Amino acid sequence: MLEHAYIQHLQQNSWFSRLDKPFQEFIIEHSKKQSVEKNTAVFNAQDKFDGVYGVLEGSISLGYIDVNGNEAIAAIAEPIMWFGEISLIDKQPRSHDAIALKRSVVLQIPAAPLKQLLDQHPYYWYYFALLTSQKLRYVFLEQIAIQTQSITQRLAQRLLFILEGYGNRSSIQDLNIHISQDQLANMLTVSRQTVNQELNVFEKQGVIQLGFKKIEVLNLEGLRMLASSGFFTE
Amino acid sequence: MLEHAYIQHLQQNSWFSRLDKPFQEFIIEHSKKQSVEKNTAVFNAQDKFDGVYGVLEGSISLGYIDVNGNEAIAAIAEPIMWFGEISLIDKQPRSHDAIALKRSVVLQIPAAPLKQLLDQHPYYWYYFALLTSQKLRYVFLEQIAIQTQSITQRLAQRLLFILEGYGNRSSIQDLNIHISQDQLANMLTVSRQTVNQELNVFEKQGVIQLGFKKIEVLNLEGLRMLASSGFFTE
DNA sequence: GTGAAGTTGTCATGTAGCTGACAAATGGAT
DNA sequence: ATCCATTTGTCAGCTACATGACAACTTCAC
Repeated sequence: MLEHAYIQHLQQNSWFSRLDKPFQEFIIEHSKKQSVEKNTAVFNAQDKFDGVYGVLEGSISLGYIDVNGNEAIAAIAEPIMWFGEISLIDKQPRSHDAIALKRSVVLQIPAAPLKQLLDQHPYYWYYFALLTSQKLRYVFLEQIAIQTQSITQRLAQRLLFILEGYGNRSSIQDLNIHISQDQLANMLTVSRQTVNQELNVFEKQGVIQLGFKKIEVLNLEGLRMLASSGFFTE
Repeated sequence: MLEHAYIQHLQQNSWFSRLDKPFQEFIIEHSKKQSVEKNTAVFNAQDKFDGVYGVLEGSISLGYIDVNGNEAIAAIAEPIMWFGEISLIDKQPRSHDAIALKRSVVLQIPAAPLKQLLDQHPYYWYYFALLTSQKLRYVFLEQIAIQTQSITQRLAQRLLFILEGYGNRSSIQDLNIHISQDQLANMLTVSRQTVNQELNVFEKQGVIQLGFKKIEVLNLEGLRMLASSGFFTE
């Protein structure tokens, strides 16, 4: 059973809050809290499905490390985002690694009771369709951005996505982004140096304030301007 | 009601073939065949949901044309692929344009009867979860490829994806790809000239045969080699 | 409090791939 | 059979971005 504080936190997640009461209660009752040390995996690519996860604290990198050690980060999951549902649906092994970037706490909805629940309430599949379609939308946006936007725009947009939890958060509560420039660069498919340069420009424009592994957004509207046009004017 | 030839064609689609009989019959009975002229839209971004579509003939570009006229192509749907299900699930407007690249025939599962069916058989939501998760897997692969693979590898991989219909076709039947180098370049986020150069290398290696708006794959294994390692050796 | 590991800021250098341009080939329209 | 629009092949020049390198700073473990 989950602590009250976490339950409150969950309610702010747009997916969770849309679930019907019994499903919400099921999750609160059956899911297991897990601590994950930094740099350890929640699961690895090719693992078989063991449950759907939600991030309660910390951040989990969803990506892939190939044979040459090249790291590709598709997204970074933070509170409160859900991941790992693809393997539930298509019954195939994990498509990517889920690795904690720092000490984190995740919520696991274990495979067995979840499957049982879905057998009893087939309508609940709708919610998983909803979860994947939400992700697909973001991915489409990103694909289009890569093809048509400047790095400046994509960086600004990505910062906004992170603040919104990729559509998982019903509102932006916290203007601090805890992420290294290196990770950010990975997500945008550009070099760390390039991201650093762009971020410094943003900072000079007063849109953000840089810290150690931290970006504080000072001017949300300014960031939105940069995302849509690539330019910032007072 | 659909012609027998098309129904046979549908059966080769891995999603359709997995549907239970009543759902298959529902689609055959209720869906409407539509002809789409070249360069006309099946739907546009921001349109409201009017149905889920399958491609019977031709090819439909799933992408987006922004205000500056920049075109971004996320994928090209060919027989027999399904698209347009995201708006069904999340009830939001279309996330992208669907535009015929040539004279095409699409199958529309109209919104109203489909919604009614889903109300009666909530379990069928599972199938739409399956459809989106299938797409998410491919998108993840592509995201990772962009970050870690050379253009040579990504091009080879993309050709393979097209042959497989992005997981929609249970087997590769046809080794001809009908697409312009320009469209291919768009999908890979590189310039037409670069794609042209790479394709010519592939041709010299005897892996493909280039034609006018056509690529014929001569050596499937060779293409797989290029996709995984970036090199081709006899 | 100290050391080690990781992160940030900023160079200088190299190059992959973009842009623009144009001729030749192709196919569809009439 | 001819014309026009589109696609392909190829080149030269440029530049945005990657790479590598290193010093300064921050954090954390011990």
